[in-house]
Amino acid sequence: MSEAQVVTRFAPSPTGHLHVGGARTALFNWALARSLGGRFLLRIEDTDQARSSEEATRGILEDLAWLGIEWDEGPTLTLPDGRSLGGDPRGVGPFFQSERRAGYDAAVQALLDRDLAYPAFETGDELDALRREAREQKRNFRYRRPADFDREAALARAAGGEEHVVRFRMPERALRFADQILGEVHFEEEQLDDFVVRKRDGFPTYHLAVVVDDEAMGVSHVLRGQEHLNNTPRHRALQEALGYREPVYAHLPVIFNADGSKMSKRDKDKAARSAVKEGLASDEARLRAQVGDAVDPGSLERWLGDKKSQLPDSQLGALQEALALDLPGIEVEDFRRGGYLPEVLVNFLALLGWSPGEKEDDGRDKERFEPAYLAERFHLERVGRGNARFDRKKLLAFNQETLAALDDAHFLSLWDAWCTRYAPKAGGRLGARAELFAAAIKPRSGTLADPTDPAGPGAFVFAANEAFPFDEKAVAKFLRKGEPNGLEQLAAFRETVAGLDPFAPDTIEAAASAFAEARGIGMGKIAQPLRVAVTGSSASPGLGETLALVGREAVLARIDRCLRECA
RNA sequence: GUCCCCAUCGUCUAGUGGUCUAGGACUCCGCCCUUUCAAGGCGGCAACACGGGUUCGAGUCCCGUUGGGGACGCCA
Repeated sequence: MSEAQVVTRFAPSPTGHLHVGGARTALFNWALARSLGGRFLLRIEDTDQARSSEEATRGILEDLAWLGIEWDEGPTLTLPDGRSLGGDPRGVGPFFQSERRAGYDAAVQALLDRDLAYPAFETGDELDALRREAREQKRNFRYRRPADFDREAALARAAGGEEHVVRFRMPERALRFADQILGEVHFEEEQLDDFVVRKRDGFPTYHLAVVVDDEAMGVSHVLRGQEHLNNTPRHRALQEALGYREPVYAHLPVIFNADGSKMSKRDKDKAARSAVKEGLASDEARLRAQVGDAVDPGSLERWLGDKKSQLPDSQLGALQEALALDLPGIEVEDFRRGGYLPEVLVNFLALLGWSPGEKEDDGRDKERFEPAYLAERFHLERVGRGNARFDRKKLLAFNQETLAALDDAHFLSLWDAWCTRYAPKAGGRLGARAELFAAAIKPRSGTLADPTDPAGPGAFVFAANEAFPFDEKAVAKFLRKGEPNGLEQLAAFRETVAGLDPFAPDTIEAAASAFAEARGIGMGKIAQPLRVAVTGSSASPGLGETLALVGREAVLARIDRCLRECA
């Protein structure tokens, strides 16, 4: 491998689904590597034994692959199309930190040998007490090796098997580094302390592992969230102590919710919790039944009682499903389930902190682009410094626009795939009407979930003839008002419907138009009553499409029902 | 509290000392089209946080204030 090779990495900890913030970090790392002709690698930071899980790892890999953020090196994943991602062509793996213990131990030993690190024996409780005390005295708690520290004795205690952590001796001087996005960043010596590099359980801390791995894997550019900015001096000091190369650093602004709060999975718990409480208050028995075994009663109580607690992903998901909750999208999977297209999410995420700085031919800013464009044009110089809010409305607008531009067949196949995964009961009921459905519903859909949404533009197609509700206002306005009123027009048009052949959009339109002309009425006088009778509301796709989608028999049944119930 | 970072329409942003009476997108509002809705077309509302400098000239440079965010773990 050449020294000049550009290598970027995304290094998530497998503690849950991929968050959109993490997805953006991964995306920018990927784009940076692609634009510079480098390699993008994926590493799993699973040094936290208590919180990491294999399930979460798999979920993250799948989320990334779905977005099209493909890694050149890292854990392997076989795609639906048979291709395989990851692998270890340069021989720098393994890519799970839990499997790289030897390297960390060697680094820690090297530091220990040169008195650049030392064993420390305080327990977590003792440190907590010290921190509390410092806080009460309104001063900062900094761990520094005492002046009278007895190195030999400490080493001997550690060698004797006494439980301890290893702390790195932070240089007693100010540190600075050049950030590619923020510029020069400096930290005063008083801010820095002797941080832990090896935990009591023998695992390295994040700081040690990330530095050792980045060096071993030849990572040239570290692009990560701004929450890591304060960690950088630690990493720089460690690199100097270990004689490592210095990577290029760049820290990305944070992503927020529309209301300015930090985007967090807690938002979902919060929304779910208030929905459950509401349900409990209005009809407890019904809610309990709905929740069923999605969440066991004990956990549910605890979760309801503690505003800060979170339900495990699987339980929250089950709850969402059981109650048909509309939770705020936080994770990539939420948007996939919500019917967003991966390239649209990528486009939108890219705009959160990056902009092409280019105009379209009509003078508008370039902001709609494909992932390939990003891979080619991405530059660190064009990454912004301010935090960005996640505007779901704009994302939805992008998605709708993209869906509308799809040809009907393509839309249909994407919608089919979405149904297979998220709404198996809804798909496959259309048969020969599928193409007509796509043509009518596509331009009215913001997401792939809209066609099957009970309140969506396609709901009338799936409605049961005898069960859907009639909109009161529409009934009053279009069926009961006027002389003759809509009901009378409907009754008269019923004959036309019964005799129409073929029963297709254009013949229906023509028949309705002829009917209106023959009676000397406006098209609206027959179209609107028909809409209300057939869909329950006054808004639907074109009249011909609407009736054809419902089908002759159902249209007749619905007209009859309407005549009966709305008179 | 301490340290670090940030600051253009409600939101995402363009803007790198004069071409800025600040441009685009989303949202919102109006009009047109029209058998409804959606789409589309046209138009509108709306911002350089504040105060000092530097300069012939500041959205653009410097300082301060205010506001926002992040970090302060044997989490990552």
